[in-house]
Amino acid sequence: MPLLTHRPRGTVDVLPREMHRWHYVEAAIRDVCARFGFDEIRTPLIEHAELYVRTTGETTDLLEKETYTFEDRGGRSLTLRPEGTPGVARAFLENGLQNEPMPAKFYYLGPMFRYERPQAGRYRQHTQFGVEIFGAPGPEADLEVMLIAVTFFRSLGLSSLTVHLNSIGCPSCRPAYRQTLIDYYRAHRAELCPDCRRRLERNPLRLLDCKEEGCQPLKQAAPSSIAHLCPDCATHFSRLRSLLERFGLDYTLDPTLVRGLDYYTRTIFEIIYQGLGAQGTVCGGGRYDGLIEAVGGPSVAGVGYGIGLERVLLTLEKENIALPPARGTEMFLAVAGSGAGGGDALADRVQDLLYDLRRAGIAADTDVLGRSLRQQMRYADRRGAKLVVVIGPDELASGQVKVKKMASGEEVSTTLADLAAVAKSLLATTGETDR
RNA sequence: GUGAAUGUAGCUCAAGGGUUAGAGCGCCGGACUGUGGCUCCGGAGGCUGGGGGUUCGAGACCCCUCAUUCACCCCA
Repeated sequence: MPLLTHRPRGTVDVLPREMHRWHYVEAAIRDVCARFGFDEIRTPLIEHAELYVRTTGETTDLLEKETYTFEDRGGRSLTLRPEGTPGVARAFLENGLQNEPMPAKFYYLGPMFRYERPQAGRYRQHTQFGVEIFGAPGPEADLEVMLIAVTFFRSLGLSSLTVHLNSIGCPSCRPAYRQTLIDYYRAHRAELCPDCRRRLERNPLRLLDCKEEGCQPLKQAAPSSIAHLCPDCATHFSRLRSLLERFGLDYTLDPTLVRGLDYYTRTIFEIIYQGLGAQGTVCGGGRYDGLIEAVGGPSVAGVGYGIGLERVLLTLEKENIALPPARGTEMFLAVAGSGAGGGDALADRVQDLLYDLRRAGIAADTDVLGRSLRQQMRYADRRGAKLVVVIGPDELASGQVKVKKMASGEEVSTTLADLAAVAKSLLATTGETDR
């Protein structure tokens, strides 16, 4: 449909009236990251397609069918970033950040692009908040990453989230486990769903999160990766678990939890909200100790997560969590008698006053359409103005004005000279929830 | 990529195959140019998602297409 007036599939317009929700969540992110010692990093929305092939993995669904990849005018194959981690890893190496004090702790915030069928909580352009720690191989880093996510959710008032945890081992123990899994499933090949039969050779770990009814009994009895960890991985995992318990961080051990990206090692986790329907994963992450090497760098450990902000906003809605309202108009200057005796002198004076208020730090506005006082009051009300002051020939002459508190209708007398100061003190005492 | 449901005004929805497609809310204006919320009155706003077909006649029925929503797959 060649409609000029339609946005591309799977994208959203964030309208002015809902923007304060985004700003609030973004402020919460910056605050929690500062407290945990993470610095923001901004990487391009486009990267060389090869970067994702080398990191995310060529045989993952994400790369096989979900990326926006195109050739630019110079013949380069570029990909619109489908996730944040590879770009951060690339920037880390390219800028020599491994020479700065370790560990390196970053966060990022911005749009990701995946060509998928949109549905509840799933978009072709969505916004992710992610963190990465490079150069910290111990389980304390895993803890820190999980803790910052949970702290972020709690700061928004979200508590009904469940943390799912698993460990999928490392290059020294995973191949053997993988083979054990293949052997197990091969013996039951006939009972598997067609999807699983296809995935068996290619990516056997994926069979563990099959949702097909018939595969459930097999899945329950399947050998778990946790039982096949090498000593190092097992120690890492048990230490992490005791740390989590020490912090009272509830989690569910989920041996069927696997991730769709190739670079994960050892710890993987998801944070899930039940009320979102099928797309309930609000945060997904884990450890990726081989990632930096995959990009061509030295061996540097990594751990992090991505949080889908659209899903977080959706969760806040479902949980009926009220966010502070937008700042809005704080003081509206209504012009009286402009048609009659006012003239340019009045208009000029109103403009002066308006700019004075704005310079004083007050969100002030006035009427520029020459409307009746009644219309101006109505407009101020609709715009949510907290205070209104009427300025006309009388006020100019006497220097006396009345500031009206819109929520209560109460009026406070003052002088034109003190207007900004009085407005400020009134705003300070006017509760946010008055309206 | 697969399956299902739904597309009518900015939003939520009416209109049993039959005049000029309506209502509520919202928007703009008037009653009301020195005070908002209430009330009354008026106005703007529609290629009924798009294309084809059936019919004397289609918003409605059929086909295609596009979009939205939900689910699968996968993920945040």
